[in-house]
Amino acid sequence: MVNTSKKLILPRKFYIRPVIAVAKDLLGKVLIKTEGKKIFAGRIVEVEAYDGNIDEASHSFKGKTKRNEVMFNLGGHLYVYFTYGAHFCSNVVTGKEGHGAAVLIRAIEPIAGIDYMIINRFNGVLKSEKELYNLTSGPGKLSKAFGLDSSYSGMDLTNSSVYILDQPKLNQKKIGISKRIGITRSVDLPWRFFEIGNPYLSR
DNA sequence: CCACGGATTGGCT
DNA sequence: GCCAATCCGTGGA
Repeated sequence: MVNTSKKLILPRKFYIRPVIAVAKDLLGKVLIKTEGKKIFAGRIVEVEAYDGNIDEASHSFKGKTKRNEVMFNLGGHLYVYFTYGAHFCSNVVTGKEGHGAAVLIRAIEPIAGIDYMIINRFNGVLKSEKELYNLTSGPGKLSKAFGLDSSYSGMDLTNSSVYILDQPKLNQKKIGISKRIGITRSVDLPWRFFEIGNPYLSR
């Protein structure tokens, strides 16, 4: 069972830092969502950083619009957006209010609520054990598994039913770094971070 | 008003 | 490995 003691919830100051530092430090932390009696939990194992001030791939690069306004909130808020006509992607806003930076959560290792995740993703039926590794191994997949959609965008991760638990810092040798996936601008920035060898990575 | 394209996924060749 | 699906915010006419 997951320890959900309040004192383990990451505090505001964790998020009010440069987006690259927050992205790396989120690896190994545990994302939690409660929904009535249901609890969803998983270790964050893959992330990407986006910073509208210098990064043309960021939604916030061209300034605030109705779609991306949550990305300009104070660090520690959840930014969920809809894309490709079908998928939601979940991000953690970082920095001071008005900055426009966030960390995209790209993959999670399920810890608790796996049966609920299977319901959300596959209507309750796992075709094979291998499908466990397909539950949360992508930004759209984990958002679906956790039941995160645009109604959650703007929530405060320090004071709501969605939050992140502190965990010991990952050994830096276990952190892999690469270019980001699926973008067409600022493609060479090495802003994707992941836990080397984890079987739940998106690729 | 309308055309464009996306921080993806899954099914088919 | 390739490509269609599918919505809606955004920007130009």
